Amino acid sequence: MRPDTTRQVLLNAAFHEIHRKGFQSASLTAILDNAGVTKGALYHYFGSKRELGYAVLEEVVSDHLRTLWLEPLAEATGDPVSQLKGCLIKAGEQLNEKDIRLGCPLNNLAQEMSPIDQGFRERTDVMYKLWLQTISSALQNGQQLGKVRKEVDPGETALFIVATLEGCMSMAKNAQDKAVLLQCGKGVLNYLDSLRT
Amino acid sequence: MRPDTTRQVLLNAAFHEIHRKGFQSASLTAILDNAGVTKGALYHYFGSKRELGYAVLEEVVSDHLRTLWLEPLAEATGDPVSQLKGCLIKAGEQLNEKDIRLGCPLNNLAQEMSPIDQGFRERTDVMYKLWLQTISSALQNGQQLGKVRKEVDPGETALFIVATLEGCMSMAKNAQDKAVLLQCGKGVLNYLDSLRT
DNA sequence: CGAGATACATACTGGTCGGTATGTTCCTGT
DNA sequence: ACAGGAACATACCGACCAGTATGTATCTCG
Repeated sequence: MRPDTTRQVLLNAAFHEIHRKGFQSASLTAILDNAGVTKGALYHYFGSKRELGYAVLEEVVSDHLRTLWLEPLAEATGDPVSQLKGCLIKAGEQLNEKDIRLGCPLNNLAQEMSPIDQGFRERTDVMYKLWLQTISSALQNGQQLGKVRKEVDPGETALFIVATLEGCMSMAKNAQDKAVLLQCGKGVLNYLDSLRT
Repeated sequence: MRPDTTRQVLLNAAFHEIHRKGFQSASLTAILDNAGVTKGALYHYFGSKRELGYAVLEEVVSDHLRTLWLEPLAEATGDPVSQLKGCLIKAGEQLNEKDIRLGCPLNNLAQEMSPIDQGFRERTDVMYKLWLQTISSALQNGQQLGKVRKEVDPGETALFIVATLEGCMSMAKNAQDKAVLLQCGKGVLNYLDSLRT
């Protein structure tokens, strides 16, 4: 097997195991079994379980964030509300029942680890700040182009939007019901429309 | 020590340990040390770690929910928006920095355990449904009394409110910053006002 | 062609975990 | 007074865990 392939296989297996069980309860043995490699390989590429977790955040999870939210919002169409609604709908469509039961990988890790591990907290914090910053900039841009109401505080609104998104995912995860996600998502869509001029 | 006292001490110690570490990573030994009793006492009152966790949810966490949200909303003042804002402000005031770092106990347990343990899921689900139902009824009552806009769908709105609340707590927990909670809470307060006639 | 480095595999270790078996004290009902 | 159960305490168990030490095959470079 090619070296970087093994590393990637390990990262993917780790991502799924962590997504299912959480970081602390994720079993290295289970990750190894799923990846089809042995402990020697793992500790060849990662110094510890924690470093593996950091790498999952920095490489796998941040990729998801980028493709789902950051890149679509970076296109300067000038209508951030439509862009945000598009992201939301697309994200909702591609989530199956299992994904909903497992919840948002970023939120899961942030909730579990931020109070007990500074390294995780710094990394999730960077990602959230990027997310917020991207939405905030898009809203600001929309204001300059007259698409978004001037009274809207971009930073505050971005925070509220991300909070509601994570909240919707949480409620749907606990209810284990996609209908809850859709109903809650409707609330977000209405709120987004209220930002329009 | 009185029998029911020991049980209560165990429940409190378990609640705090679970709040800090999550259920799966909560150490029975740590709980025992904090409670000042031994393993014999614990297994005299609870059949397993899991049953202890269930009891924490049903007795400790549900008490918090009741006193903070359910009972204040049950008073039929006829103005649910003011009631909700009052609950939110009161809840925000009594949270110190440590509470914010640890997050909402109900949400923590729901997020961690609902995908991997049906018993936890059922119990958190009951509590969320109670919460949603109480808010929904209050909104409906407010509509009949002309305090809340008729177009508001009580159930959908209750879901959106709870989602945003949990989302705000999540964002503040990850940021480890009460300012984030307050800023996010402002967004919720604005939204609540938008429900008024 | 050899030497070191890379890329793993296997076997093992100390520690922690939830859970149990057994012992002891005290209290209560008869 | 004494029998039985409630309310613990102590000691121990097997399972699993992250991490390590060591071995080995392949590949690269001089």
